[in-house]
Amino acid sequence: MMEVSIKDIAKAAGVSPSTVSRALSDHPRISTETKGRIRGLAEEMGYTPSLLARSLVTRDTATIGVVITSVSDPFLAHLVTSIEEVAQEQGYSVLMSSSYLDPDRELEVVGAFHGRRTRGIIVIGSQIDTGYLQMRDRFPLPVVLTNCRTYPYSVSTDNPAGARRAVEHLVQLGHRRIAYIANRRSRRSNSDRRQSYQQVLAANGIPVDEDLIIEGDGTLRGGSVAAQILLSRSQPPTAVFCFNDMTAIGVLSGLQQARIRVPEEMSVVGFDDVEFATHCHPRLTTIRQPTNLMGQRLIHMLLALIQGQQGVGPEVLPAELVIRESTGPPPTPA
Amino acid sequence: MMEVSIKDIAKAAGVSPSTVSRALSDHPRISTETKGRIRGLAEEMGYTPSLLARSLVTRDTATIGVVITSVSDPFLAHLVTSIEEVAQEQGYSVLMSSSYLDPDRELEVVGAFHGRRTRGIIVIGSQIDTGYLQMRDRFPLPVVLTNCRTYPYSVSTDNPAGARRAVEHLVQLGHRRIAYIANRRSRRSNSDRRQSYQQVLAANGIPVDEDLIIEGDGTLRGGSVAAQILLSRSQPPTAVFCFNDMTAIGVLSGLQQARIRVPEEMSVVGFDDVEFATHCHPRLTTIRQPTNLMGQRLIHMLLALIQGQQGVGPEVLPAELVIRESTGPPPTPA
DNA sequence: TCTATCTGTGCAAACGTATGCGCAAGCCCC
DNA sequence: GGGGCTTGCGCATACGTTTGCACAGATAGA
Repeated sequence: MMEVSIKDIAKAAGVSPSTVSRALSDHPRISTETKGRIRGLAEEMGYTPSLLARSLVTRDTATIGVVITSVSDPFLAHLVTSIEEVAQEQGYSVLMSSSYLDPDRELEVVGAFHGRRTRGIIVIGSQIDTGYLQMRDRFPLPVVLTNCRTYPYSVSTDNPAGARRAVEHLVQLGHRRIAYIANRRSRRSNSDRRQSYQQVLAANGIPVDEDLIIEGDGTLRGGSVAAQILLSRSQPPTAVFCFNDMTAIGVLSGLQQARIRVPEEMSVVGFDDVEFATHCHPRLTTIRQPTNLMGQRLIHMLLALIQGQQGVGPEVLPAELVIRESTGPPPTPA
Repeated sequence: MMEVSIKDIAKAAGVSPSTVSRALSDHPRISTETKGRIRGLAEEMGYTPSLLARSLVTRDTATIGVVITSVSDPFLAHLVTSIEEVAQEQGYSVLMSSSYLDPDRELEVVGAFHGRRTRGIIVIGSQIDTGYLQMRDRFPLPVVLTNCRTYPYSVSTDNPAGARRAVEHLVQLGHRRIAYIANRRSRRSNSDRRQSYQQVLAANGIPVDEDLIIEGDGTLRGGSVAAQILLSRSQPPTAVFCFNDMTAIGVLSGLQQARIRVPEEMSVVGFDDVEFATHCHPRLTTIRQPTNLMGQRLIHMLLALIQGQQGVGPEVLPAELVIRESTGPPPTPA
């Protein structure tokens, strides 16, 4: 079970360790004959170079870290997938770890990445946010965030515009009692979306009813209970705008159990456009985030920072309304 | 942007590097005064120990690797969550990477983990399977698999029993034309489930109709198109057993689009019991895998192997039928 | 007072790799 | 045949830690 090192190969080949090192990295000053012999030996002996040792001396791990809140939201899962793809293309490995929306755990993970000397870090759904600015000396490596406009290295979806479109869509359909199910665990995105929600209502002369704003948690279950709460209101809404698709699908299931028909009796719109949105019933009207693009921009921004490029700044990606079957005109009062 | 090392602290404190190292690791032979001073300095200078260097000398990275096929299946996402939890408890970090069901990519990832000198590896949904036995010299570290009975270190759900229960449930409801939507990408689990499917049919005197076995891919979309194919058969089934919940939910959506009512016209049963199964419409009858338990057994098995414990062998976990709303008696022929 | 133990620290080697430099042998060209 | 260039390789050092051992001073026991 002992790992075979470059020295073992050197001994077996009757050459010095440096020759082995150079042979394996295709150094021009090693004869093709020696290279062949050493490579054969390496293969045969089952040699796998220690990235630990290598990184130590080259001072480059060729690795980036990705902190994800929880892998159980398909939107986030999709996001890391697209990050991984580009990173690999560019010769970087990706370390991935979950923060479970816990700021302490987030710091732990970032610290662990730093300890492993990743070249940079992407934090998805950070609970620390601009806090990273204060910790520049503690974490002397580039950190890129999602959806944090006040942080210099961030790529966001245009949450205000997206949310605006969602609520305007409902207003145009004729709804006037529109609920919002928030996500208390997501700070930035949530407040952006919520603010747009209130602005659109105001712009259309609709008073904001605090009874129609529910603090959810971005999960299926959370959406389901939020739906029940809304239905128990003395004056239930006719439409609900949800923080994300998970919440919206939860709402759909809550309404289903209460035998409320969608969209005839209640309209529902989500946010993200995850794959489930087209496979639930009814198919979900939602705001599409350009997930792939977002992943690409994130990793490219990080790589630019790693390479010390100047002029790197925040980016905002467009959000698009996708109308499916979960929205329609409000019921005509009987 | 230069990382501060133990030597920098030593210089600042006027002591030797070894003293700093010992002070930080709370060595008993360092005076409390010195310890305090050095720790203060370390904090102040923003010191983060290099795990690279540390692991190199201690010959222990305290890290395990998890290879996941794709993070976009909620069942798998849940699984890694429970693995991470135990691993952290036991003082191990987790490196996570995706294989995307590509055997070459899987080998790459495992190789990368080995290069990073993880102490062991868990492969979820391996495409290599028993191939790891042949590669013992190439990867001289413990590898634990899911759902591979022919591999000595594996924890599986009782797929045969689970699938049997699913199909028996349908038979008992009166179905005789029962389809199976397979997963060509999952080898072991799939063949187990498929075999049980055929056995139960045979045991009940129902001929196996190859027209009713569809090669799916374990995704929502795959399930949806499989449903369409089944509906286009000259004699469509009255019930369908799906490889997993994702497929089943895809089927639900495919049927929905074709205006086939579930369970009145068609029964559907899944496998896994992911959270979505209780939030789709109708709520999904499925076979529950003890996901948390599975994660725990996986990581415990790996840790046992790492510690060189003897007598570690394969484990099989129970699978349970959960009856919800997507199954019912077949339609009475009009 | 002399030895024996304890306390606090430093020296040096090691982990596995990469690489600048030096050196010897061979080659080419004039 | 001599100077320079090329080829092929080894020596030594470095990366940032940990740790066995040595050592000096203090303390204790007789």
